[in-house]
Amino acid sequence: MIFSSKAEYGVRLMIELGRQQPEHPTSLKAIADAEGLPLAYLEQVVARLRRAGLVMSARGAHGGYWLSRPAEEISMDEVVQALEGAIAPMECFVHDHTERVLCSHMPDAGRGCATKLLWTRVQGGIIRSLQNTTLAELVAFSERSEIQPLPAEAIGAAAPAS
Amino acid sequence: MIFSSKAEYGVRLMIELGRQQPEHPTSLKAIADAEGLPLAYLEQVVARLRRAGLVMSARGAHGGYWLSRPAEEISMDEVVQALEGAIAPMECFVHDHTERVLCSHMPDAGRGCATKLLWTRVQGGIIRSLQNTTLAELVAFSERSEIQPLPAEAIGAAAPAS
DNA sequence: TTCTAAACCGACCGCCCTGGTAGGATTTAC
DNA sequence: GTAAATCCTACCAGGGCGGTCGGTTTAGAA
Repeated sequence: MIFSSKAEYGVRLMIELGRQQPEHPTSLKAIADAEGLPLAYLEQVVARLRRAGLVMSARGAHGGYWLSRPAEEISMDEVVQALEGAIAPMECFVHDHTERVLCSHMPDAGRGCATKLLWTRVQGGIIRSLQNTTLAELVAFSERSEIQPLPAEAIGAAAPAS
Repeated sequence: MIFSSKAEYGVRLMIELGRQQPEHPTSLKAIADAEGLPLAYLEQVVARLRRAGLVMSARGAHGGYWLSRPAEEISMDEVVQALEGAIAPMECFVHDHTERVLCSHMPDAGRGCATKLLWTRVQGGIIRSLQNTTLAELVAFSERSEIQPLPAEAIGAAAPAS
């Protein structure tokens, strides 16, 4: 349970928007119905995406949301970051934005913090796998897998563990 | 805040044990004092490491804990997994252990779940960065950085993002 | 043989965050 | 002017997390 459901819902929302032709706004209600998600909660989720400039919106009747850029140019790094805030494997990463790798738990000691070395690597692993995936890829995957149950080798690109 | 503090405390505990010569048991109290961590809570943390077979223990006076294997042979993958449970970027990963990539949120639909493709890649990124780090590395890092404030290039090995 | 230091065990508990709801205000097409 | 939609803020219940407490058992030492 590393990421919250905001990330799950938000990514699904982005995929759904990626499947529509742009400039034709899609209402939240349509997405909520299609994905079986609570509308009122989706409002909060999409607000983060809007504030991050990933989607645009039109108010009033027949209003809705659409991607502000083509899906090929949207890396999932941006999406997840907008939804979850900074990608941090450990609490001390959220503050302490110096590039010096010091453990925030003992800031006075001047000792390098060995755990932070580990978490920095993990953070790198997460961010890289997110950066290497575009929204367009996920959209294509969702459309492909509607026809056939599953390609199953399509997971690659980041070489699954073990 | 992806990992809980159990991971932080447990990793620090393992590093501390790695700095001692083996077969000489170290008491939890010594570690708690050295790291400034609550002893009673550390007990719960170390219990997980013991159940996972990563540390061994001796009861009674002058008892304590030690690594069950040399630090070079302990990958941080095992350590974090013992402390945190399965490494799962999303809730649906915890159950649903089939190798088929189906979205557990709509198990009947038979559609491949595009979000799961993303989370699988993220999971791979995390696990790989953990597997590529040994406890011995962290021990060496912690001993080196006791002398000098920081090497700062030593973070590499998993090529930090951007 | 009693004292003491340690590992072990299980129950408990407050706080905060997550996921979600409620109710409204505002905008716009028809 | 009415309906459909975005937008905004406050609120709330539940659960997990970090932590405490009290006690039992084991084993070395005086």
